[in-house]
Amino acid sequence: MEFASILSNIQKHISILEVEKNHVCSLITPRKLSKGELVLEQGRICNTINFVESGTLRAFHINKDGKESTIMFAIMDWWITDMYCFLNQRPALLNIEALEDSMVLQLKFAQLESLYRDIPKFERFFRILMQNAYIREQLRVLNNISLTTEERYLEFIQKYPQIVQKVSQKQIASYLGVTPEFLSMVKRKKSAS
Amino acid sequence: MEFASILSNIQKHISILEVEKNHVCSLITPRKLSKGELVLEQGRICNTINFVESGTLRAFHINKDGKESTIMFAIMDWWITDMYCFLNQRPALLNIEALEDSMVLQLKFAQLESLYRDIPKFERFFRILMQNAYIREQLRVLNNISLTTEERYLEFIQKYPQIVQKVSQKQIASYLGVTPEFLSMVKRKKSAS
DNA sequence: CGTCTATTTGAATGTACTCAAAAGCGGTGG
DNA sequence: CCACCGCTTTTGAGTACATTCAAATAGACG
Repeated sequence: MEFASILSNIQKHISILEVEKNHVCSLITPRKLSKGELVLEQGRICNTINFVESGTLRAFHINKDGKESTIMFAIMDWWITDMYCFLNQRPALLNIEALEDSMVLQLKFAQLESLYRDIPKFERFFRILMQNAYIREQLRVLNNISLTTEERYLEFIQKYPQIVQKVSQKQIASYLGVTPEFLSMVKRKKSAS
Repeated sequence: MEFASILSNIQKHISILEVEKNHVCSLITPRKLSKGELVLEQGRICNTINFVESGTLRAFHINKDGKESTIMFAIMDWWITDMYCFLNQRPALLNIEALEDSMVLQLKFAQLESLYRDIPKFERFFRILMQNAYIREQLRVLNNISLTTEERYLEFIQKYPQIVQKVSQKQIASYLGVTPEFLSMVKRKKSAS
């Protein structure tokens, strides 16, 4: 079946009929991304929510001094967008780039709304998705304000081993909120101990 | 009407019939809290999600060294719980305390599930609630990893002026992830400049 | 009034950043 | 296949940010 990956993701939380599968698939636009390509660029309207069929993506913000902060990584079977700007159809705060050749399945805002209207149980699906995302971010906040850099680094590589393989040290540093130089030093001290 | 505050909160996002209002109200348990009282204690199963009718609450974690980290504050018209432990019915990571005499309206986990089953549009309501919570936490992560302590403090007092009035400096420091001594110094420097 | 906690202040220490330079690594073109 | 380029990673010195500990002051509350 076409778009089997996203249907299987959906069926982790709700059960859907054959006719509903077809309906969902009819709304999806697949998009191939080359390494380094941006799906979303800071300042542009965020039109789509993206399901990662294959590859690796990174969402990050660049501040006025040019400093990058990584908000999230997404690999196979994850959803990624600039949620605030997607839902409010505002200029994006985030860039989203492909870290390697990737394939995403896109839903436009209006299509998601029509999906809620036509198949109400998708409210449930996205409720669960948002719930998990909230819990994840809240735990990350707790880590940020209560753990040392070394502890946060260790937790990151233990929690997301598949991501660690795909991204640079520099990007992990910008996810943890430290400089690459400092992360390098933390790792040296750790291996010395 | 009884529980008018929570009905009005719900009607910010979905419209509900009179009969549905009655149904919701029948599921609610109001609970009066005295200043200092805990609604939830770390290690106990988190049974309820709490809507704040009046007063101020704080959710915080205490680590093995006894250090407190504040996850969130909640005032009138906010929802608060340890979401992960509530949804999974696990021992709580968080304490939730009343910072002043407060009144909360509680929903038990099984009651929320029955609500989803009986009135599916509550899936939509909580989808929107979770969505907003996710966006808020993600923005807080971005602030944590990209801004200075002074910038985060200024943003906090500007974003949540009603909360600032109710909570101590020490609690704000534990929300920002710095020591009270350091926050005090930041404020002094700021007023000097 | 006295007690308890929060807040402020300061000194000493540790954590993290900046800047600069060297070393490592991957990709590209000749 | 090798040489070169650009970027990442490492290393180090100097500086700034943040913590710890201790003590003084100020506020809140019974």
